[in-house]
Amino acid sequence: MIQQNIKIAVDAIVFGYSNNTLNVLLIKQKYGVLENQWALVGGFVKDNEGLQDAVVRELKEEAGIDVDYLEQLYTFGDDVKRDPRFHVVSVAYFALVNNSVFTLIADTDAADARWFPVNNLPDLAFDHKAIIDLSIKRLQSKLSYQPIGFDLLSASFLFSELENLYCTILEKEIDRRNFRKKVLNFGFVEETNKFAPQKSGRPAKLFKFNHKKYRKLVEDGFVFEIKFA
Amino acid sequence: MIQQNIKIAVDAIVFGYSNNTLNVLLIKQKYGVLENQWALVGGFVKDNEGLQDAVVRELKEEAGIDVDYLEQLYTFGDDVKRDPRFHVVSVAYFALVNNSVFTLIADTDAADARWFPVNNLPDLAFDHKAIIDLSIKRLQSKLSYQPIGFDLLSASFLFSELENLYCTILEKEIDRRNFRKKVLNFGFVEETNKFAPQKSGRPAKLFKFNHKKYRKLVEDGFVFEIKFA
DNA sequence: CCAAAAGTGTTCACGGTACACCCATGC
DNA sequence: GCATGGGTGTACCGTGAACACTTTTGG
Repeated sequence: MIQQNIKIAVDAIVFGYSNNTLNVLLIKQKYGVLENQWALVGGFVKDNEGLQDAVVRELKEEAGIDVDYLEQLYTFGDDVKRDPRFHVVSVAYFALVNNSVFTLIADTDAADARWFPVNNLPDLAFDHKAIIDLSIKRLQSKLSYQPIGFDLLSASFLFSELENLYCTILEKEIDRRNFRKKVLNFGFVEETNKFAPQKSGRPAKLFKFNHKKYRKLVEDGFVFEIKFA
Repeated sequence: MIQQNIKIAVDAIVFGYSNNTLNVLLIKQKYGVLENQWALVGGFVKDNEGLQDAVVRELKEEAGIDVDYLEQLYTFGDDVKRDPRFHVVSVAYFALVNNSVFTLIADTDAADARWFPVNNLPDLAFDHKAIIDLSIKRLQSKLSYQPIGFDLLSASFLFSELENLYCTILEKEIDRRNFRKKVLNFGFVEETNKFAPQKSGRPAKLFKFNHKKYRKLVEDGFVFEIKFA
């Protein structure tokens, strides 16, 4: 059997969107090496545990949440000193939670959990800042060719919320009329007959994302893409 | 220090293109567990060795080559029994070699190395078949939005070779006139004043990919994209 | 002169972009 | 009645798609 002194960890970059702001979930562990240091949710993989299972477990243990979208991002292991204690390779996962989960983050036995706006992050452990930067790029590019924006909103949402989400994350201005036209033309964003009262101004229709319709369209060769000038 | 009995390996999926065929590099080790079994180039990461360094080393040791393009593909570790001996997580890398390297593959001390057409693969070790399938998908999609096709050709190439490469890998028919128009419009594919004699028919101009020009265009906001009906 | 592959322009349709005014509500 | 955000249609332009004949060489 091979001798090897490398440890495998997983880390999760969890994004949440609220009040026109993109946030990342960070934790401060209550004991251990990372005491008093903000870091991504994560930890070592257990023997006989799958990678994704490990992420799901850590998310539950350290932040008490289930996420709406989870995919592997990148494996960090070119710098053998990224963890100063010993050689650790970390498989980073990219996760999204919708608005209702966003409000539910609570401290757990293991850690204090808090949302931080992506443009106002505290100092972070290890190379976690670089990992977050990469995730943001991934989020930006995915937004253009996969309908993941909906995973950051509530089950029903206002068109203006969707539009603002795209504006905020992509840091672009978008023509409201063209955006609406394009999104509704897809056919999988449907209006409900409910309205949301506004602080001021005309009440707005609530819309929802029809997952079934989306999947059917994709089977029939539809390719999601949304671009801006 | 954490107790953990998981090993980290790297695997490389190396593509080469020749005679209108996409090939993958496979090896058959001369000793060890994988004797008489075709497999991807790969092996365990050494203590204090970076992941990418490990891939580069294995490529040299087992196939005697340097590649032209290398990027991380995916980390396989959800199935804890993917290697029946013990728990192994494998970081897979996607690599391309140009036509001149293609011809140079030779057996090394460690292994017999051979190219196999992707649609005529032998039985493979572990989950290597699934890894190759994923790589092919990645190659197909990358081809559309990154100029990596050039890494599979010689430094100078015929337009028809480029065109055939796209046709073969994407399994599509392409209009020659539109393809040529589009590619030349980019501005980074330049004709040389050399000609290649054909077996039959009119001699063809050789073209080359101007890396500097491409990089400059990208800096100025150019986004590569090439699609077909 | 025939076979084989290289080289070349034009027309049409669709989708993207730009752009400004009316509507419903709360105060 | 006014401030605030919601909701809507049209005209233009550029890019992508379809499509067929001429050129150069070798045998």
